[in-house]
Amino acid sequence: MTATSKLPAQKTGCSNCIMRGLGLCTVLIDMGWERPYAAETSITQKKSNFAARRTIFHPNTTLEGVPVICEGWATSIMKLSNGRRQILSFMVPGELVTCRLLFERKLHLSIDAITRGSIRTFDLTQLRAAMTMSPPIFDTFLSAYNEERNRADQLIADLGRRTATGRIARLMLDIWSRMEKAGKVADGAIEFPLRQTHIADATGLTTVYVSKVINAFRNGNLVEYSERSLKILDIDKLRQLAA
Amino acid sequence: MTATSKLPAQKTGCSNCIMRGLGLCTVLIDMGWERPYAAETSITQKKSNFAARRTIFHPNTTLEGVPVICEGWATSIMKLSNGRRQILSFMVPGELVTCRLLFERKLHLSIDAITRGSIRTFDLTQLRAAMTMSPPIFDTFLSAYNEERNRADQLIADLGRRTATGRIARLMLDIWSRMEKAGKVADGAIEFPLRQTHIADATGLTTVYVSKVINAFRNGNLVEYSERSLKILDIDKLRQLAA
DNA sequence: CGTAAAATTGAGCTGTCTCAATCAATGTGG
DNA sequence: CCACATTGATTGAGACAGCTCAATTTTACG
Repeated sequence: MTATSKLPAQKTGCSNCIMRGLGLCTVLIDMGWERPYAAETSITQKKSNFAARRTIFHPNTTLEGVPVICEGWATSIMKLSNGRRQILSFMVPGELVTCRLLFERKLHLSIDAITRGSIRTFDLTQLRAAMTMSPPIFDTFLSAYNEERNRADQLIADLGRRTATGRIARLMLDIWSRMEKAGKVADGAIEFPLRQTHIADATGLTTVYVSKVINAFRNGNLVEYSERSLKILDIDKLRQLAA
Repeated sequence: MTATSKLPAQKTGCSNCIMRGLGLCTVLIDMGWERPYAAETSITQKKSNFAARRTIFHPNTTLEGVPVICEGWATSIMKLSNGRRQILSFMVPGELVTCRLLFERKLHLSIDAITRGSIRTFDLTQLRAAMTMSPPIFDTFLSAYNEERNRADQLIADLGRRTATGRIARLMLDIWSRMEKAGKVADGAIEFPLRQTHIADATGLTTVYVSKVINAFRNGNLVEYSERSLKILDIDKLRQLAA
C-alpha cells in the first residue's frame, strides 16, 4: 500500500464516507496518480467542485438531495441579522453535510467552503427508499443524525459555560479525534485548514482573541499550528484545559 | 367550552401532544374537575409523576421508551466537569423529551423537572413499528426531530453571537410563540414557570445578571414577569432587542 | 408558619472586545 | 513566474459587558 500513502490527503477522502460504508456509493478509487476516479454508483448523484472560501449553498436553498463532502473541508454557518456569523459545524472529507436534509428539502443555513474540494449530492428519493427498505441503512443514518445532534449539544455547553481557552482546546481535540477515527493522523499531525477566523466564528470569539489564546498554547508547547496542519504536543494538558 | 377554560392550565397539557395528533395515544380527556383522566391508549405507555425541581432522568440512563411530558414543565441539562450546568432545551406540556430517543436508548443528559407534573413513556418497539408502517407518522417524528435540531442551532447562534439582552429577549419570544402555537395564551399572558436560574442556565449567564436585565425589561415596560406567568407588553421593541 | 429557594442590590474585578496599525502569507492575472 | 491584491495573523492600549462576592429581602411551599 505504498502507493496509497503517497496520494495527497484529499484523494483519500471517500474512504471513510458513510455512503460507501452502506454500499450506497460504489465509486471505485483508482490509486493511480493521473487517472481520475472511475465512478460506478448505486444511487444517482451529481458531482460538483467548489472553490475555497466560496459559499456552496446559500441560505434557503431547496435541495433535491443530500450532499456529501468528498474532498475538502466545509462549514455550516448561521448568519444573524446584526451581520455576525456563527459556525454550527465543520465538515471534514467524507462527511454528510447534514442528515436533516434526509427529511427536509429546505436548508436555512449557509454552507461555506473552507478549502476547495468536491461534493456529491445523492438523490433524495432513492435514499429514502433505501432507508425504508433496509433497517441497517435506516439505523446508520439515524445514528449519524444523533451524533450530529450530540455535537450540537456539546457546542451549546461550550459556548454557554466554557472559557475561551476551553472552547478552543475542545475544538482542536474534537477535530483531532474525528480525524483520528478516520485514520488520518500522519506523523503525529493532522490536516487542519481552519483559519483563525473559522475558529473565532465557531467558538463565539474574536479573531484577535483567538490569536492570543493560540499563541498562549504555542508558548506552553501544547500544540503546533501552522501551514494548515495541527500537531498536539501535550494532549493531557490540552484535555485539562478543555475540562 | 366554559368548563374547559376553567381547568387549571396543566390539565389541558395533552391537547396539543404529538402522540395524540398521530392517534398513538387515545387518552380521553375528562373535563370534570375531580375525576382523573380516563386512559385508553393505542401504544403501551407507563405513566408516572414527578415533583418540582427533581431530576426525572439522570445522565446515562437507559430508557425503554420515549417519554412525553404530559403535564408540567421540564428541561434537559448538560452538566460539565467544572460543576457548571447548561440548559439545552425546555419542554412545555405535551412535548416529547427528545426525538433522539427514537433511535438511541441511552440518554447522556439529565432531564430535570421545573414544575411538578407527569410523564408518559411510550414503548419504543411499538413506536418504531408504527413509524415503519406509516409514512405520515414517520414524517411527523422526523420533522419534529428537525425542529429540535433547528432550535439547537438557534441556541448556538444566541450563545455565540448575541448579547445578554438579546438572548433573554429571544428566550422569552421563543417560549411565547410555542405557547401561542399550542393555543395557550390567555389574557395576553402565558404560563411561564421558569425561574431566573433556568433563564441563566439556558442563556449562559449568571442569575445576578439575568435579574438586572429582566428588571431593565420591566422598567422599559417590555414585559411583565411574575407569579410564574409572562406577559409581553411591547412585542415589537422586544423583537428589536432580540434581532 | 417556618424553612428553603429565589430575587435583588451594590461594589469591584476580569475576560474578552474594539479599534487601529503593522506584518505575513496566499492567491491571481499579466 | 513575478508583482500586486487580498486575506489572514499579530500586537498593544483602552473600554465595557458580564462576572464574583456578599449581604439582604422576597417569595414559595411542605
